[in-house]
Amino acid sequence: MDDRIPPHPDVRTVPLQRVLEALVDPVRRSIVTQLCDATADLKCGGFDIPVSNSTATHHFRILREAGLIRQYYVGTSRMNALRRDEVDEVFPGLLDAIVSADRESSGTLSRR
Amino acid sequence: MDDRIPPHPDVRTVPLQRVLEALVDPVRRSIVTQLCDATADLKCGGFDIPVSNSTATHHFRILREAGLIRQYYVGTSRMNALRRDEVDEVFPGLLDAIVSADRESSGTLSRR
DNA sequence: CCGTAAGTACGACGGCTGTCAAACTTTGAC
DNA sequence: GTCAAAGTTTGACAGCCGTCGTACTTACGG
Repeated sequence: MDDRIPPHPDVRTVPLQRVLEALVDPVRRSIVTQLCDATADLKCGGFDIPVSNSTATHHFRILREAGLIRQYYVGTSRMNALRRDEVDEVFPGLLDAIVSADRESSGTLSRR
Repeated sequence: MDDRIPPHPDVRTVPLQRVLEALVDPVRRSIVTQLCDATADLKCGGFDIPVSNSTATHHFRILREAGLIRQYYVGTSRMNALRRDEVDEVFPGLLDAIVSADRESSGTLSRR
């Protein structure tokens, strides 16, 4: 009964500030990059990130509220999809520039 | 005698992380945008930013250490130049994407 | 030589943010 | 019906970061 699919913002209403705050964290940037490189949507547990489960949940929420990812349930798994087209339309070139630069520089995720 | 011109990093050695941390702050992003729109280099006092003098100094330092600006003295004024070409070479499309998005969204600098 | 203009350096302080562990919820499988 | 799998929620806590005022430095101008 309970559609516990959290609300997704319209990307056009998301301030640049929020998008950058989302992408400045190495873990979140890694999530976006992995989504970008994946051929299909990924469940939360399917990412290679060096943080606890609850911290991961936090990061996914930030990304969702920044309009960068779309989340939906499949059984007990929460799937994550990159909202590439929508983001590209509102912030042209941004995702590409950051993800491209991220691929080169982050062999391993530098833990602060 | 004292060349109190602080050291500038080679942009190729600057991690993406540092660049994004520099650009995530609204004040610093505004500085970069103003430099981008200006026809000549600007002295520190020549920017329209809503912070105190000492805070401004701090922001300029962050930008310099991120390889985004070059600073040099002219008399008692410290001039600031955007290192556009160098940054573009290492992080293609990044400056353009962020500055473009910033121009649209930040009529006034939203103070947190 | 003295004053003023332009910034810098130095603490100090408050708030935000990333992190975790522990308890809870919900779904699917047997 | 019961159990395990997958995440979420809720505090709590530490560290960083932006901010400011004050004191200091340096250089130009009269």
